Amino acid sequence: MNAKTATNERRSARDRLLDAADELFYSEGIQTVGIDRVIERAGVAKASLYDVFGSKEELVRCYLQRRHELRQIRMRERIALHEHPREKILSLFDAFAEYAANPKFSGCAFARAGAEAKPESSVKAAVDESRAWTRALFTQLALDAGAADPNLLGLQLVSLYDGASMSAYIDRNPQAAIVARTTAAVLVDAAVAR
Amino acid sequence: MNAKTATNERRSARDRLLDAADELFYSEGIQTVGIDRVIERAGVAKASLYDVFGSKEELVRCYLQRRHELRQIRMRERIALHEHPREKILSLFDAFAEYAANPKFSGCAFARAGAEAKPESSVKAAVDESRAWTRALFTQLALDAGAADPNLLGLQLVSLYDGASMSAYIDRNPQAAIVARTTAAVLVDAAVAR
DNA sequence: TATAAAACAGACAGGTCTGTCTGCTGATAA
DNA sequence: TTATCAGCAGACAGACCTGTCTGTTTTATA
Repeated sequence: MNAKTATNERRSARDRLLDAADELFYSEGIQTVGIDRVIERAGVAKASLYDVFGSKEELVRCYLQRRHELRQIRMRERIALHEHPREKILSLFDAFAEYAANPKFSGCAFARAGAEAKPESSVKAAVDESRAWTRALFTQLALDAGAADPNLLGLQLVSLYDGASMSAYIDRNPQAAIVARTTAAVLVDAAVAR
Repeated sequence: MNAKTATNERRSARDRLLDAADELFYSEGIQTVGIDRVIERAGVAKASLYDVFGSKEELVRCYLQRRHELRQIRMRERIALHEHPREKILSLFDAFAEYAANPKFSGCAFARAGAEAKPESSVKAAVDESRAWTRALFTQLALDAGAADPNLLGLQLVSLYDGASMSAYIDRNPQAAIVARTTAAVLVDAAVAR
């Protein structure tokens, strides 16, 4: 038997720190979770954290970057399942509804981080980058769908996404995501000249 | 001349504390602003703060409560200007667009506080109360407007409001509020059987 | 004017936070 | 075998936070 199986292999301090940061920062917020709790959950020495990341801010930035990359993959996979732009758009809301139904769902990591971050910080920059990517994706899909004003429809869809995310989290109302899907269909149909 | 004119009258410690809390908590967030900065801006002794409010949490709760009351007044005044439910609804989005154009606009105070607050705190309860009131208002207007499904339209309008608020703040995009107004019109018209 | 209430300044306690530092351990590779 | 290097434990510094306490001054009212 191999000494290191896939499941019990001891992963690098970096990976364990990112996993712990993801769980704690996402579920409880960045400001409220201290370094000590992250290293405790990761099972990593404090010195290792500062060797690898140099600061808490950089750890936060990397946590957001990894979330963003996973989100990009998730979204691209979803829209690849469909042929027509309208279906692609709605599939993103379906994916979101599934995601928001998870009991661990705690809203949009980027929206929450953006509300906590200082305007000039690298964390805020990471948030901006992710939001810009999402906005561009929706706008492109709106264009593909033949919307009369793709920029408008793109903004509308992003706002729907944001609003549903907030309601699902703060109001603990997972129905908000399903409502958003319904609303998206209305807006797409209204935006496409018929 | 009166020794105390309306402008230079020294207001109570309570009022000055609430003013300072409003400016600082709203613009910078609750967690990042310490008690010392609040009392410094208010020109009030720390002992006075704890005599009046007893804790930071209670100060935060009162700050949110006052915001909520002002918002209720603002919204009621707005919708009173119009006769038809459709116009009442859209006027709320007009008011929001004006509000979001203010350079000091920093998103929805309740959404931000809700993201920072712990689930069982009195602060979270204040947030929930305000959000429930807003949701009820939109749902009632949806009913008055003759929506086929007033609960659905109410949720849709609240989500629009939330989404626009988030985008206007995080993306520094005041246009989001105007987009929300346009979207609201589409949704109302789609929801009302014709 | 006398008295009570409100507000003042600011030191202090006790806790938490980020980040640094020292010295040790165990695995890998030359 | 020996050198290298990632990672370990945990004490420590220094800043900041909430909340308490003492004693003084101002203000309002009877």
